[in-house]
Amino acid sequence: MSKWYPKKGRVIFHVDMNSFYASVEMAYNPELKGKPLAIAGNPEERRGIVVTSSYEARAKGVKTTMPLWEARRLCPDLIVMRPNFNRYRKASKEMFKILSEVTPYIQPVSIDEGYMDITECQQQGTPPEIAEKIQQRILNELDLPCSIGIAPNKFLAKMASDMKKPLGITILRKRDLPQKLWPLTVESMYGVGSKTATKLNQVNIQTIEDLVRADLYTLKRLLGINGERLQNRAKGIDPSPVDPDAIYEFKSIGSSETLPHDTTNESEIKRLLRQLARNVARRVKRKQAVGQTVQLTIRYYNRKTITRSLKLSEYIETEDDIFAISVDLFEQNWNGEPIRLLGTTLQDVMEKKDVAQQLDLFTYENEANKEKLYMAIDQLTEKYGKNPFTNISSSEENDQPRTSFQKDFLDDYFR
DNA sequence: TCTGGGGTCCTAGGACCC
DNA sequence: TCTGGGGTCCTAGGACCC
Repeated sequence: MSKWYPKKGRVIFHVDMNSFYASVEMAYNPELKGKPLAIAGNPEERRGIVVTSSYEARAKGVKTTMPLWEARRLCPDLIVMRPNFNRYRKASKEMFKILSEVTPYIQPVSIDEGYMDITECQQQGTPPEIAEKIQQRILNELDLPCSIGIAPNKFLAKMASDMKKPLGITILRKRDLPQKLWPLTVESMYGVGSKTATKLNQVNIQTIEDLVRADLYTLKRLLGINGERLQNRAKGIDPSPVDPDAIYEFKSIGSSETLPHDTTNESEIKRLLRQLARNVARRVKRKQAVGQTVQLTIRYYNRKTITRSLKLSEYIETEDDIFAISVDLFEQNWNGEPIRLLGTTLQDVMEKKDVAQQLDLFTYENEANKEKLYMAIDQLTEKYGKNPFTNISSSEENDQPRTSFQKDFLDDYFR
């Protein structure tokens, strides 16, 4: 009986900037081009790690998240720079502006990558032509290389953009999967990390093709609901839409910092907690937001990490409130051992305007429920010839109203 | 001589309620 | 007389991503 709709294929792009931070630095200072360059958190600190590196550095074995001392050992002439986030944010903005001239259906997923749904853009050319134009504009106008994946959904587009770097354009159609996708290892799949890969390998699933052919119940036992989702993706199924609003629906705002040296010094700890609360409050304010839960993270000298959180009855936003609660959480949960890192996160975050709306909705729902209850009482009264509530409430002193709403109602009713 | 900082989503247990 | 089944909320931890 239901109407049959023809299945409409989508065309999704995944645009992925190549070694973004390093490329921005090279665009800014062309003398760096062709040299092994690494962007690292804190080059002077022993705890600095490589955030991004140029292809010249990667050729020597330098990898993201590698400790800096190790990268320098592999590549003695490595040029190391601290990140210039403002520079990267500006470049990112300009990159997304170019994308937005093709379609408004863009979902940024991080500073250097995003999805586009160009299904409705056919009058601008074929998908490869559109991709080529985007890639050339980003290269000519911003001096930055990117790779673009073209596919019928987000997962395949993401996998496609990974297949050719730098400056690649890769089309991944359903019929290409056995040749192009299935021979890859499960670990190279987006959504499969080292833990999941180990689990899969233990039941003899090595390639994406093995995952496609695996027994669904085995996968569900092994990985829960994620097992089914991963198998669907491996088969090329991913219905998730390109969601331009996703970036506005942030849920938490946090700040964390690894100390220069492990410490048990309480004044040093309090000073850091104050700084973290200040960072969080500043970003909360910039987003015109409030939050309801404060989470404290403590990482000890041995990397053992605990989180402790407290959900409040009211929304908070100020540095002082965030600080006070994080200090409470700290004092109640610190075991006295040396601390490596502290983090403070505000969760259940929403924009102030939405808090007001939520309250409106709440009162509205109460009113709607009240209407329903009135109707139910009318029906019961008709059926039994009397109002059943009157009996219950007047004959049994200890009878507690069952919900807060009924309490409201009864209060009203007996006023 | 080890492994930063920003996030999201999922799971699982306990408290509590009906 | 010793005990069901469902639901929600809160909390903690883990996996993953860039």
